[in-house]
Amino acid sequence: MGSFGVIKSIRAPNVRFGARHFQSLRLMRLSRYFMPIARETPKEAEIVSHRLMLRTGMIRQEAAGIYAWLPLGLRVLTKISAIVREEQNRAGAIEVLMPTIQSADLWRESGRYEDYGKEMLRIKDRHDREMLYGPTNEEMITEIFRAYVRSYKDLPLNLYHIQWKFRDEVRPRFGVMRSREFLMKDAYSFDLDAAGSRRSYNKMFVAYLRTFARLGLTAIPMVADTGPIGGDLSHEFIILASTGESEVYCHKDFLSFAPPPADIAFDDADAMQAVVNKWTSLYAATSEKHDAAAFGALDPALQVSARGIEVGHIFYFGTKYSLPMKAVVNGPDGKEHAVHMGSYGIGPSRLAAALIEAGHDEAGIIWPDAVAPFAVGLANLKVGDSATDGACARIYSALGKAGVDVLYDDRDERPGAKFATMDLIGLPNQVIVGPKSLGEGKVEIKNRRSGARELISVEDAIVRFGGAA
RNA sequence: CGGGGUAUAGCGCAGCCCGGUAGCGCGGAAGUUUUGGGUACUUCAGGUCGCAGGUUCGAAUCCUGCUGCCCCGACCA
Repeated sequence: MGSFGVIKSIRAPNVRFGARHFQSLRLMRLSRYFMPIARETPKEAEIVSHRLMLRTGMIRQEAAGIYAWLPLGLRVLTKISAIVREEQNRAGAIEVLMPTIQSADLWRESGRYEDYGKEMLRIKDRHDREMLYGPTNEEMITEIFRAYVRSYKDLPLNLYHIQWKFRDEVRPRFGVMRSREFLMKDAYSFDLDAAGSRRSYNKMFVAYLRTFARLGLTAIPMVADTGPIGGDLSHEFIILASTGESEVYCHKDFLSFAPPPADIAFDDADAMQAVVNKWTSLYAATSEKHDAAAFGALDPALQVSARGIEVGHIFYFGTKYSLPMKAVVNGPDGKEHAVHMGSYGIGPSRLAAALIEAGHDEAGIIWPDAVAPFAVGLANLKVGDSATDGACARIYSALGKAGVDVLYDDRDERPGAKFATMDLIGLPNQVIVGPKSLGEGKVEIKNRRSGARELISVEDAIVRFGGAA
């Protein structure tokens, strides 16, 4: 009872000072959270990321290829999106938000309403007008652009949004890895000519390298088919994972390339080109573009043949939309020019699954620090014991004040259940507070990825994870 | 869109062949026990047996139709 009061005293100030919203993003007591963990593996899940996302209560399937994101999953999705957003902004792209529902007329302008086929979900509104749930937004962004931009002086321009899309896949599968509804970041660049568009393309190329590196992933750009959108310059960014969906081939040196630094000059076209040149200088191809002879010419020790997951795709497609949709600007020559465009996609919802494919073991998920739903899992092995309750309260409060995301397992559960839960949900760091070690003034900290454990004092643990002693 | 499965408690499954009014494990609630790697036991709650027809005295079970979901392939961020 007394210990319960200690815990409550942490929450009380949050409410009193109106900081509950902020605090609740940082701190969560498991006994008050909504994290429906399943002990058994759901039968429909085939691949490991899907299984773990269902088991940890990150997502719930509502229909084939359509998922609700539950709190734990939403935290990951939000963190992924935040990193994507930061790197888009850094590269000079500007955020907008376009609707999910679009008018069929817009798509008739580009000719794609007829071409797109059954993957497009077509809807009629109450006035019998033809609408659709957007599978992508080239038409709409072109419409927005042409409504306002008249001069080459307003170029280059790159607008992006992060929005839900729908593609009525014949056979959705692998959970959010290949769902019908999915969250997508799409950037669209506008330039006066092909050379300008190439510069915009390069910036996104560099931004993507940074984005995936920050997510803890090694993503390799590979020459790609241009697909239904068309165009002649395109790269897929592929991460290597043993459970990947397709076969990929690349030069081993890619695995040790350093990503571009945060302070790289995005306005320096030469610097951008140099990065792109470096990352396209070695062999890398998906199975569709694979050249067995060229690959075979490499030193066998440098040949990497692996499974890969596509997590990003960038295209240059020139005037494919600007011509039919009349997105033109006046150039310095006084004449009208159809703008050259490119589009650049990253799927945060797919990335959540891809990150699990790339980071898990028998016990569960292993999140990279950057997107872990919480940075620290705090396990009280004996709830109700005044010593462990007090130590946990101290750690919980100190880390919360320091802005560290902490999930506090204050449930009245067996230690074994708490260890299993912590390992399953994959928080990078665990602080284990039990009567045994606390008797010597210590708590155990465990690194989820390495499995390394250490016995240190409560104050040292606080400092270790970013709090002030 | 072809091919193959499957649908019974929140989850995983048995029962169906051979019709007689539903069961097991996990999870949930209450309790005893245990207290550093999903503890053991007791009790309890929880089910329109996917939907609609049909056969039958009687259907989870047999027949017909429909739908959802999953897997393989083709397709795809």
